[in-house]
Amino acid sequence: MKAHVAKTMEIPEEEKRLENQLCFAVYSTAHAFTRAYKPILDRVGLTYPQYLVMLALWEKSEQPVKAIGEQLDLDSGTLSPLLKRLEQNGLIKRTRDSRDERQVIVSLTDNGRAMRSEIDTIMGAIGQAAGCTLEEMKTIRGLLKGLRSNLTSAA
Amino acid sequence: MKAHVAKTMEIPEEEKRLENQLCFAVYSTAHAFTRAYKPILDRVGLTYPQYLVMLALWEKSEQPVKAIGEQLDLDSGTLSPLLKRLEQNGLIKRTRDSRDERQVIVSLTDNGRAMRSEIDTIMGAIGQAAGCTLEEMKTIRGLLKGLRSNLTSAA
DNA sequence: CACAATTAAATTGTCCGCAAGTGAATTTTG
DNA sequence: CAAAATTCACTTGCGGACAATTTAATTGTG
Repeated sequence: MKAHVAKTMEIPEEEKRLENQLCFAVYSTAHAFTRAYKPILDRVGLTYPQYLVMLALWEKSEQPVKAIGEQLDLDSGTLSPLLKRLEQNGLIKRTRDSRDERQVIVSLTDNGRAMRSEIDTIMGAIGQAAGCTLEEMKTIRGLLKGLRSNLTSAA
Repeated sequence: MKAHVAKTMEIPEEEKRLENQLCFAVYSTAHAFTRAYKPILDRVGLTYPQYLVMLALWEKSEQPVKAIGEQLDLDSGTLSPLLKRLEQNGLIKRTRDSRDERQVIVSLTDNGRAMRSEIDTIMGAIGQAAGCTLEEMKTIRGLLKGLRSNLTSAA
């Protein structure tokens, strides 16, 4: 007689196809976003991840690397070289915190601050491309946030 | 009097925050998936993009590079080195098509074919981690597919 | 048939993303 | 207070992504 083993729910064959993977839907949509942003961001000289960092800094113009990493869920191995590029392009400044010399404070330069005026153009264009209402966007965003938090806490 | 210019809908300030960007929700969920897959895929020696290629090959075990690229929406610049690694690991074989010498046909080796038996374990674990029903997954998948197709056709 | 245009894959160069390790500064503890 | 543990950022190394270029093969057209 069968013991009380964990029910390994049989996965229907159709659900195993690449096209039906939720992970792939997320993966390929992320790439589609990056490509959609490319021509717009090229004009202001930002890559997509750099744009995300700028969004964080436009909200709070002076933050340690760590704080930026927490918002974007990226580590310093990714951020250090990226921030160096933003600095070389004159958009940010990096200074050691005198109260805690371990920390590097990232802050906007005037150029970096000025670039915020592009935000309406950029978001407008992407909104057009995405072709969905604010309401719809909010729905998907909510579902993804739940999914993300499940995936993260599972680890 | 105002002319009939395209209505540039004012974007509410709150919608400009990093945390409220749909693109960021997709971006960070994609990373969360990769991280969730990592410990599972490590055991079978695959990276996440390599796993996606294997999914495509488990559906159709012999395909030109081009066809794989179309399914994954990746170009040869990404696939060529990735496929070389899969070949070195003994999971696939690459052979020039004799009917069209430009094409390289990718096919599964016995080892590659055998690895398909891991699919239930892998998908089961991820299903657990994602923590949502097949129904929910189907909903998000559908929404993302629509979004992706909008973003792509806008280019 | 010949030559131009197209197609497939690979390569090169740049930028992420992340694991692992380093070094310096700070905090915790015995 | 001194040694140990922790924290922060940087670096290195590897594997994607992708634009742009290269090479070879095929197709289309005059």
